[in-house]
Amino acid sequence: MTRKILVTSALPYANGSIHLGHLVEYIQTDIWVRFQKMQENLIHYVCADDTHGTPIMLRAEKEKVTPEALIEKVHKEHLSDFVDFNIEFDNYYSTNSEENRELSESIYNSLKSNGKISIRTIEQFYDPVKSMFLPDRFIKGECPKCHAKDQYGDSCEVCGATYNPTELINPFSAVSGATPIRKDTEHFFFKLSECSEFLRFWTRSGTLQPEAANKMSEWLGDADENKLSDWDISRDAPYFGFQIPDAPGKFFYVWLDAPIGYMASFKNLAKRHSLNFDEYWGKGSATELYHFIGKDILYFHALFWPATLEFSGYRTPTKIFAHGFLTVNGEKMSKSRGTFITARSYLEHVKNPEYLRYYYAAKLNGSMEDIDLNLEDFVARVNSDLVGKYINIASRTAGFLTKYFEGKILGIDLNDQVYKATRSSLTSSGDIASCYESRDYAKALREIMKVTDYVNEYVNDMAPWVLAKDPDQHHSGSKLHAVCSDALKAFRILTIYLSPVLPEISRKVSVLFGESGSYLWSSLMESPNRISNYSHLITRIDPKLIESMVEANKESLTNSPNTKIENQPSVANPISELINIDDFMKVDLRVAKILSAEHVEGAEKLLKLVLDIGEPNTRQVFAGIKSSYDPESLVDRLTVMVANLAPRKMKFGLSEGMVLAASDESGGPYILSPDAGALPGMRIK
RNA sequence: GGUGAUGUAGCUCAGCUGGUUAGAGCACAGGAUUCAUAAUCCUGGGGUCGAGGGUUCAAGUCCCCCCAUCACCA
Repeated sequence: MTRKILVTSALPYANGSIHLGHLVEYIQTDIWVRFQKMQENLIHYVCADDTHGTPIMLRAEKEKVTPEALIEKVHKEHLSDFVDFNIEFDNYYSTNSEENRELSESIYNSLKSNGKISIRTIEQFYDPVKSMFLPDRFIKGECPKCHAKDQYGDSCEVCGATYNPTELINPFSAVSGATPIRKDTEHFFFKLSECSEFLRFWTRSGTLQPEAANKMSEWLGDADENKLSDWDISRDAPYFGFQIPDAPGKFFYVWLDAPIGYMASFKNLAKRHSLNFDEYWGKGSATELYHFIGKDILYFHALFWPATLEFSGYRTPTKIFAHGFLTVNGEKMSKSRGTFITARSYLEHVKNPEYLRYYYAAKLNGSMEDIDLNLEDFVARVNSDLVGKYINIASRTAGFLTKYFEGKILGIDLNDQVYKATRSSLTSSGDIASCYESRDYAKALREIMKVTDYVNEYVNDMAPWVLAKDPDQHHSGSKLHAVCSDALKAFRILTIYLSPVLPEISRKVSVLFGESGSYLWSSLMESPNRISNYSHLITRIDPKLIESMVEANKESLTNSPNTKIENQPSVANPISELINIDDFMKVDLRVAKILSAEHVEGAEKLLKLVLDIGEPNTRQVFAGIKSSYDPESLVDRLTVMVANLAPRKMKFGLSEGMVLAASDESGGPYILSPDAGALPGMRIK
């Protein structure tokens, strides 16, 4: 039976370029969608730019353009990145659309008439210079827990504490630098707390991966706990977004209208292709609805979103497919290391998007685990699997067919061992189709490569190049003819298996066999009868391309003053106020020798150091540097400590001072080292 | 601080409900081959399955604890 399926990928925010991390999701989704199309299911794949919110508004202002102009420009960029990576959306729309406005309003009105909206006065930070309320991320100040300076309003990057912006010490606006004032304002809330029972059921009804469901129950708590609080869905003007009906000066929070953007994008598609919107979104719909997302936005998709749909009279998603994050060379993507690579930069350097599609597919298994793009492994794997094994089958046999047999391929021989081997994967338990269906692409590709190895062995054993030396083999129907036909039929079958991952190569292969068009799964049952002149389909990746790509992404950080503006809201990071020399001399800095360093049981970030600062007694200091240093590597090193810091009692013991270390968002902490000649106890002044 | 996930050969990963001497691909070494834009085939070396305890006739696989990495805490 033909399934009717609607699939989405998360909406990228219109405030930055698509990078390799984003692409994990779009490639994962696209492979699944193409697989379903090959199964001849009716499937629609929609997405859109997520365009609303304060960051967009402020960036547009900075660039002296309207938000509409900004998001239009970004939409074009995003779409061309996707097209160039062979991501085949049926509709790539925008959340700033009429459809989305109408749907957002009507959903809000339904929630309201179902008694799920409340209005409360809350106190918020307000920037008196810019005359606007400030989101948490736009307020900075000193961490109330560890007193680190210049921390965001929601959490501290130094000690990891989370708090409310109202708790910050000496807060300032990241927009104007002004000291924010606290001001009352009315906000609209979605009464999520009343949805616990529904969500407890929904999240356990097979809609989520087991790991995700566990996480949700953590957030939901036990039935008697009622851990969910209401969701603040409004923002005050000025705000780029949709105004809330009958509430002048109040706008929908971007996260309310963003998922509705899925519906709006489909509605727009439905209009153009005469699809029935209600068949896909109406309550009790028999169609399937899947959202591919990153695990970071599970909260919105597994709690807010189904609750919003349920209580506004729509169907809820069939399943949410969450994936992990991308690391590059085992680490978080980093601009300074050049591993924060945009989609466009990859295309400019490596060019062929299918290498990346293949590599990601080889790593994706349908779980929420993070996946690693190891650049050396990427080159080795693609070159070996795709060029050395898969493409090699065609390039080593096609020549004989065109040279001696006018490209004619012999028909199916059911006794043919290769043919059986390649087809057996259709029905075996580790069946390739079911691997794709369950999003275990890694397993699918392992199976496919196993067959690929087998075919290469077969060619090797049959040695067509030896047969070709015998002129008796040059007539139609000879063993040479059969062997090469077998190998190429196998190559075609492998191509069909790989089609969801490598659509472009697949298309070229179909043209090669004179079948022009896209392969379907049912094409496996057909047999090609000729091949045209083979020209090499793909070449190996030159590792130099990867090097230059990484170099180029490093440069863009140091050379381009625009990088900062492009990738994050401009954030004031002022040097602290002036002090005089007396103020400075209050701090007694000493050279210290680390006598011992050890892990502290139960502490996540701390190391216990014993320091010699030239006094009869040693000092015990707990330092938050565990993330960067092995204790053994610190012993006998010289560093710098604040010797007159008041001792502080910690859970793990008394800390008698602090060692100095540097850090920011990009790395650290890095402890300081005095130059050669300094001795323990010397004062730093 | 809490919670969750992960930790298997140099690299990237498989190992189902515990059961023969722990697997694959790549990389490496030796050999074969020369059809293939140096690709392919055969053989081989290489792992105390993060550490330590425990349950069991039997543990990579279950339990405890520790370490490391990553993420989440709206």
